[in-house]
Amino acid sequence: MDQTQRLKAGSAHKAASGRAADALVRDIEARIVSGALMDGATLPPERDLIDTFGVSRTVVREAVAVLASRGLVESRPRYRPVVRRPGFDAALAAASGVVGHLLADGGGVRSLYDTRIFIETGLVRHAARHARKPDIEALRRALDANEAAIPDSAEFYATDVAFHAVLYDIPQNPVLPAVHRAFTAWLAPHWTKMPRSPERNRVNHLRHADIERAIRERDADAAEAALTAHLNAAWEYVRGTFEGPRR
Amino acid sequence: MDQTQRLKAGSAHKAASGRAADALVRDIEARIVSGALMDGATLPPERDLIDTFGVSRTVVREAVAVLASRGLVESRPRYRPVVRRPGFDAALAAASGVVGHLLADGGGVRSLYDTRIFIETGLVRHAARHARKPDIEALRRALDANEAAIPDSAEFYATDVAFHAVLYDIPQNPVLPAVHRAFTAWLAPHWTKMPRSPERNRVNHLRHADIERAIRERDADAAEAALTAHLNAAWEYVRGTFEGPRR
DNA sequence: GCGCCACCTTTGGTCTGACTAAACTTGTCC
DNA sequence: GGACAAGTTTAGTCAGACCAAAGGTGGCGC
Repeated sequence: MDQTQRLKAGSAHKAASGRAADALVRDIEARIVSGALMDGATLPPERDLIDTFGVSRTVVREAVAVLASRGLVESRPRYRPVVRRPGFDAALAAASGVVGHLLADGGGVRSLYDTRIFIETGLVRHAARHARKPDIEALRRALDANEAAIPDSAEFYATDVAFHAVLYDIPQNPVLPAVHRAFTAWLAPHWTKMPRSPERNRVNHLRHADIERAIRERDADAAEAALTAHLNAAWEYVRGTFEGPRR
Repeated sequence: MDQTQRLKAGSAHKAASGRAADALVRDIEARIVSGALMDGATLPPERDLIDTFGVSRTVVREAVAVLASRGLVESRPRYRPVVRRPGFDAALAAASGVVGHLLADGGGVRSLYDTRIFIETGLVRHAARHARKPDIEALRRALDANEAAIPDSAEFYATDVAFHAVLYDIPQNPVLPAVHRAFTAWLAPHWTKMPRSPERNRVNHLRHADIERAIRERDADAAEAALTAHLNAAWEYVRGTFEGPRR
């Protein structure tokens, strides 16, 4: 029994948390996941939400702000918020604000980079044992694209990412590609600051080729060794992007 | 001393995104990570923030709501928000709202569970090769506690989680324990709905013992085999927690 | 003197109404 | 038919108000 009930059209709000905005968030959340608000559609105008849910504009705006910070809607400053159906990407995007701070010091970067090595180690082992023919072909294509891009460092970076992305796709688990995108997004600032050159690119391409060959030959240990050698070598370059100005 | 100087800070905010609340979020965020607002401290009252930052209450409330949804502050309905220094846990907590929806269907659970298997596979391999003596002792202690708890299913669950937690600790990467906590939090609803019995517990303990032995004997392949057998068997029980009412 | 309860103050949650500026829509003119 | 101008929405923000719950304070009874 609540004191001042929201007697309006609002359905099952108030009870849960005592905070109307939270209830609204849950309500809109539900409409998004249920498909009532479809991906890509714009949210109704704030004034409409006001009388749809029977709450004040304050509450509506608070709710929308929270939804935006959770990645369920995308809200550019003066435009209508756009609904984004949540995926594992949205989940990781929600985390990225905090991660940004953790990356402020080298320790955070190292932890994240180690995590990436850890995961990709598992990925190449998995690939060596379970990759099917189309996977290996995709890997081959990515490798060729990588080779072709050696002279162009910007292009090389893109094909580099794409090559690793193939590894994340092989297990056919939607969480993993999302993790990869999160990694690249988080580490990109360091990656782009890294010195690059066709020679470096050539070395990296050769490492990729080692990985591809080991996977093709179904040699999990060799694949793991090639991968760790590749990423550990790359770390030396990543480290330079924040240790220089710091030490 | 800066009632009138507020203009300067105001313009600094405005420049970034056009939205005052976003700027406020960044500002408070910075104060938290810099330590100006210490972990566990309460946020100043909203009215104080109003004239500290020279914005209206609307903006302040919106900012606090966003901070709360990001896990930087903890805000219970009628209490003062409490500052929480962000860690990798906070990052994953921020994601959990979205993850909740992804777990609504079995596919999401399966994806997450597969991810867990994938990671723990890597963990036991890592442990078999790199665990130091104290790690192995910790694993042993966790295993003993697990055995002692066989008669008590609730206690067994706790020791089960603790056993796996040791695996996540061994690489000494702060990201991994956070991931483990996230996994257990997300999968707990299913886990607790699972039928449990001393017989089941005994089987699980034996699997844990297999894992521990393989790690102690530095046999990565055996450790991986024991782990996958353990988790795949457990999956059959997890599946029952949502396939029953669904099919 | 000590603990408990009523009272007052503070503060979070919400609402109303208003204003501005940017986006969207419409209509007009060349 | 397309570019430009005026009108209409609407997000962003502010100010002021009210309520109810949390927290502190003093007096009362024991």
